[in-house]
Amino acid sequence: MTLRDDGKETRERLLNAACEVFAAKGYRDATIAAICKSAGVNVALVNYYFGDKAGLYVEAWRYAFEKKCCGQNPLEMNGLSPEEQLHAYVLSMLEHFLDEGEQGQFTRLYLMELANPTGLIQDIWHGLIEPKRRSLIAILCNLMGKREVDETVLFCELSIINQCRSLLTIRREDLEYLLRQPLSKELVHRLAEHIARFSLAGIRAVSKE
Amino acid sequence: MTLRDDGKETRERLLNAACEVFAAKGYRDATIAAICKSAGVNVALVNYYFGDKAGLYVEAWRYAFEKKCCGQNPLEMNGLSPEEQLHAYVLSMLEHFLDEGEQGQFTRLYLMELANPTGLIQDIWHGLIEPKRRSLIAILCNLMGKREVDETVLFCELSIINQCRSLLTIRREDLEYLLRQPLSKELVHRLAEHIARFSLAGIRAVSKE
Amino acid sequence: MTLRDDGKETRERLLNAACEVFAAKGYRDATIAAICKSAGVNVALVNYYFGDKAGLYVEAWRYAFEKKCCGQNPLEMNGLSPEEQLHAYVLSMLEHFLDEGEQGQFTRLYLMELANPTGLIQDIWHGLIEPKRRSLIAILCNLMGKREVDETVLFCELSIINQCRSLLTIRREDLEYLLRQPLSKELVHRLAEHIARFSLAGIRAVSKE
Amino acid sequence: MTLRDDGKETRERLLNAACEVFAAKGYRDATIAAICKSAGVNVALVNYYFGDKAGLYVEAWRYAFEKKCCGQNPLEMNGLSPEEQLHAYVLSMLEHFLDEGEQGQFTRLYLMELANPTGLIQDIWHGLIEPKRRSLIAILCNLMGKREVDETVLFCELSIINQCRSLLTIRREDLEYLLRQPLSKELVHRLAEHIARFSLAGIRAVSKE
DNA sequence: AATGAATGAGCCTTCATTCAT
DNA sequence: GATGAATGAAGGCTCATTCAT
Repeated sequence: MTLRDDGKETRERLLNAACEVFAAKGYRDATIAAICKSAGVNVALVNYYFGDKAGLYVEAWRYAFEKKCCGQNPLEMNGLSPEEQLHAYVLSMLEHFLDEGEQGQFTRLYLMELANPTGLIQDIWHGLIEPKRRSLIAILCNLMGKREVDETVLFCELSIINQCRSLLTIRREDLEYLLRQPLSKELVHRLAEHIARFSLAGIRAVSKE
Repeated sequence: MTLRDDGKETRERLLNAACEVFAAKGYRDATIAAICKSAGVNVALVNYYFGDKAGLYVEAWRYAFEKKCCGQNPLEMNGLSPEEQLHAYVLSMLEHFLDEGEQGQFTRLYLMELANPTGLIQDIWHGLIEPKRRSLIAILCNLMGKREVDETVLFCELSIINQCRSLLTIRREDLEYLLRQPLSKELVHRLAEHIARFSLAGIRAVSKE
Repeated sequence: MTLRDDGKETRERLLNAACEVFAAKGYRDATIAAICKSAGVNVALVNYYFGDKAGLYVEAWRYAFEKKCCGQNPLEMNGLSPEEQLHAYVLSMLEHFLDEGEQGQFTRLYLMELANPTGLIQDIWHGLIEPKRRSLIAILCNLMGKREVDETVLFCELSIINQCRSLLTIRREDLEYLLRQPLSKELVHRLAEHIARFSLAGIRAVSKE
Repeated sequence: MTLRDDGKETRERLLNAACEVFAAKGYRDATIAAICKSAGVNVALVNYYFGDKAGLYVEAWRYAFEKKCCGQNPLEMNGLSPEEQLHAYVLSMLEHFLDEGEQGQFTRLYLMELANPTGLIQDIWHGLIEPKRRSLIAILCNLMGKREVDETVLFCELSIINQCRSLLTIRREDLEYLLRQPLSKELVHRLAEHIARFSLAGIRAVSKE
């Protein structure tokens, strides 16, 4: 039972287990014991490698972020029309939804933090959110013909990310109940298309005036 | 020293305290001790009246639902145009946002469950959601000229309630950060108006086809 | 094994056990588990009755102070000459030394705090120390013919209490080694007399000038 | 990357760090991890070189004793009168008080053991105390005109070292509170002078009889 | 009906120690 | 000789739950 590798692997096993458990239960409900059991290591190793639970959480986040999120292609949008860009943006947000594997782990971690902010990952959070925000706002300004970001632009941004965010936050079964059909890749694509069209019209409506 | 009424009053004090504490902290973070202290009763009474914490939660929900939610006037919409109805609907959803009094207590309870579903109150939940849903769907069918509820209608429903729901779920400070201004009654009204106009255009766009 | 008395007794058992263990091991080395085992109660009762370890410590102090220290006759000095008062003062300080029973428990608690100040009992501490101090300083002023407390008086105070304090702090075996004889009631009395005479001469020497 | 000298140097680094940390925190509060970190070596080396924490403590003591204490000039007293010798003795004991440098390290180690005897260093302790004792007792016999060491001499010895010892053990802030002024080199000198005069008178008083 | 007392299980953290290389 | 990795055994605290009255 006693493994003595070079530690890199153990550390990573711990990080992986942490991502898994934190993503499944949230920060508070995840226990160090569960994480370590899942990783097959002694609880004291959390202190050894990360100091404490909070440290492990932060590192797990960074790990998940870098390994399971950043790698994603950063939304190739060159040459697309603003309308197409909006559509691509929405689609990319929703796509993680069905992902149950490695890829989706970060998403679940992210959503857990969204629902119950721990305040532990402010830095990573901003580093992650802001760029995405900026790109959406740019698209919006483009569509609305604005040079300055005013309240209307921010309202539209809210309308769009909220349509997406809620889909991510809602429990799968509840969503299926609301839509009266099982979740599928196709459904997600149709939803993305809907949101894009719906929002495009909305944007145009509120920007003329 | 010991109060001996028929227990109805004690039970109710407990329920009230439970609503309060659950609404403020959520299921997990609320402790039986805190609730009972707030109610001024003994911890053992939870077991006596409700079996356990989960039982208390369910009953508190039911209690809050019946006492602090149902009573609300069911949105007088007679004589309004469908467009006006949509606007009224959105506004009524957002208005709870700033409500800090008795009225808002149920809302906060509701939002807590939204953020961290316990899975304990499925029945009540549906009983609560369905009527509101139906009225929104009716408005949408009206606006879209549909007799049957198809996917498009449901998508629009989602778009609308999600725009509202996220506003309710998001942390106040995060919202203020996103909108670059402090939250105020006026801002909420402007937001409601925005969502109504934005959505109206969206609805029309996706329904023609 | 489950006792259900009215709680007063349990609480007191806990306090007694706490005095004992804290006195024997000091705050840090005393464990809640040991205290509770000695009291024959569950560890969670510490939280129930006193909040936490620190709370238990404070209460144990207060308890020991009131029950095992205050009761002592407050040094009847009426009618004694200043010289006799000094002697009585010293004797009363040293007398606790050999006391291994209830009486001495507080002394040991006191000395533990002296050696490793926890900072938890500032209030009790001052309430306890200050009166004793004042009475000694009064005697000194009397002996030295001073109306104001100046540095010389304070130095003399130090000289006296330090002669006593060290005797209390030193390990019994070390003291016996230094004095080349076993500790006995008689020895303590001779010591007290020595300190009184020694100090009296000292006081006079430094006050003339 | 790994230094491979004959181990002497590493061992010594460890000892030095141990002195430092033990002196600063006391036996119980000093952690092996802290010591090894300060020494820049691996925790396992404690076991390798010293068996365990207690072993390290003992060796650190011996090391500090030999290296940082014995070396001190053994109090040049030739040509001084007994009274001057007493004064010099007291002064030399108190002077370590403000010493914060290398020299003071052993003193602090010593005081820590004084406050919380571990019982681990009996031998060294005696070897350290005895010579100093003997010199003080010689001075006392001289002053008191005794050829034999009797109880009175030992009592006087106690009176003197206890006046000093307590000053060393007391917390700086407590001392400053008692004396109503901040600690300074001058104050320490005045204190030494006081103790010398005070004690001299005391000695004379108790030896005539 | 109601209470205060008491319990047990779980969680996070710390630390001296030991293993394998 | 030296290291990094790993362990086990506490310790303090919290909390839902239950007991006896």
